[in-house]
Amino acid sequence: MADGTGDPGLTVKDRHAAMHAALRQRICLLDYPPGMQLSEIALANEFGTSRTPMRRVLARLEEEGLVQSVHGVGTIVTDANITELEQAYRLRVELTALTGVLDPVMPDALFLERLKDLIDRAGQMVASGTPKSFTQLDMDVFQALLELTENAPLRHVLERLYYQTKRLWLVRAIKAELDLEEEYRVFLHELEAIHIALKSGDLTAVAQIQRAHISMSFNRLLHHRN
Amino acid sequence: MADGTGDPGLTVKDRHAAMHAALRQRICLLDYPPGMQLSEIALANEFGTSRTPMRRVLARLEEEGLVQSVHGVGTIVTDANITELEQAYRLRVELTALTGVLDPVMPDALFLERLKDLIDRAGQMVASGTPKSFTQLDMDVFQALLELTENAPLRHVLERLYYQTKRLWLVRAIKAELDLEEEYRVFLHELEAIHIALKSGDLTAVAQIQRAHISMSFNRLLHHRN
DNA sequence: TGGCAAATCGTTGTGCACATCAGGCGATGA
DNA sequence: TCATCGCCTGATGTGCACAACGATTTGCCA
Repeated sequence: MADGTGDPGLTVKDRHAAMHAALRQRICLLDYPPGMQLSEIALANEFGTSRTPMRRVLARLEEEGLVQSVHGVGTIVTDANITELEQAYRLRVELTALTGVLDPVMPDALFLERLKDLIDRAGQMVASGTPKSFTQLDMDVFQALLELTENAPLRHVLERLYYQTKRLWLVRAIKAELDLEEEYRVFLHELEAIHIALKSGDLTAVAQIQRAHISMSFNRLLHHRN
Repeated sequence: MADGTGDPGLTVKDRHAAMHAALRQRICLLDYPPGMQLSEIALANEFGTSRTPMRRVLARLEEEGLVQSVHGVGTIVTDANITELEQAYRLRVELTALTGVLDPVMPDALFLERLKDLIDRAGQMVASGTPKSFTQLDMDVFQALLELTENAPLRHVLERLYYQTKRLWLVRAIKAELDLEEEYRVFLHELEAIHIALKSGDLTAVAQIQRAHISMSFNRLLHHRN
């Protein structure tokens, strides 16, 4: 109860999706750090339901590789180590490029407005940003740019890969193993480049810019492992 | 009971995976045709378990787009119409090409033996093959060729897309809307080409051959819609 | 005889009690 | 003192009874 998921005519699948999104958010923002044990009963109580629906949500998170349930032990948030996620990261790089090829959709003026707001937020981030607030902004940008393709399966897979790999950056950033100021500046520059490409209507260029930055971000993660 | 999933030290997840694979097989071989209503209780009884584990399996099948559960109505096998699956098919085409780029793995001699057996089966198929037996062979070939990449996320996504889109061909073939003999010959020719490319050690070529044939197969499906 | 409303039936969704399992803790004996 | 066995605790997995829901049927009334 008191979880914000009250029922204004919402169907059951919407409530499941809300719980899933909430838990995914907490895991990827490290509110639930790797290795933390989740309690089905506690989560069920928090969301005002019982174990049965909560177990369904946790099973989905397990399919997505964010938690792992072991009989008799518990449900543990998975570790985010770069060696196991390297394959997912490289696949994500290639799939991002495909957004400019498979069913790209030209955005409307409203979209450009939203992107402009996100760029403003990124500008403020350079001045005063925490790793967590930056990740939150990155998630919002990702969700927005995902609308540039209408290919539903592609969007589904990209979303899955994004949330699988995103924790890598945040873990490193919190441990101060990254040059945060440079990360912020590079991200701002990426958004500006995407904005320019969008105004020129070149969706392939938008996809390639994203691809390049995801690849470079991964390389920075690799090289900083001391 | 009497389902073949007896427990020789198998863990619980293995039994879930076995039930999932069995139902997926039945759906994709049209033993459970589109529109058919599945009974949770009947399936649970058949597999010697209760509704709770069966519902977990069905929920996963729903995530994969093979069934759809509606509260108060039932669990129905989804329709396999080409317009909704076109996006998935085109994504599958592109991802197949990636198997030659992301973590390709050179097969051993045993693999070539297995492939040779599959080619023999394909040869017999040309003489006396039913659409269903051909689909079964195609599944075996797919699973074998999937071993040519070690990228686990890529394999996972490809498997999902394969089983999402495979029913399209079988539906058309059963309705005799395809030139079956040509389909068999083309498939045999594809396997021979893959075999040649494998012997030369060119995994990129193997991926491109697959990509080309998947694309051509999709075009044949498109053009035959009268 | 036609139409509408209420009851009925079958299905999926939920809650709860119990089974099963893994790990830790302590008693016990060599 | 240490090793070992067994209990105990808390977790996930399972089975069952009931609630919620939608489609169909039935029966009543105009």
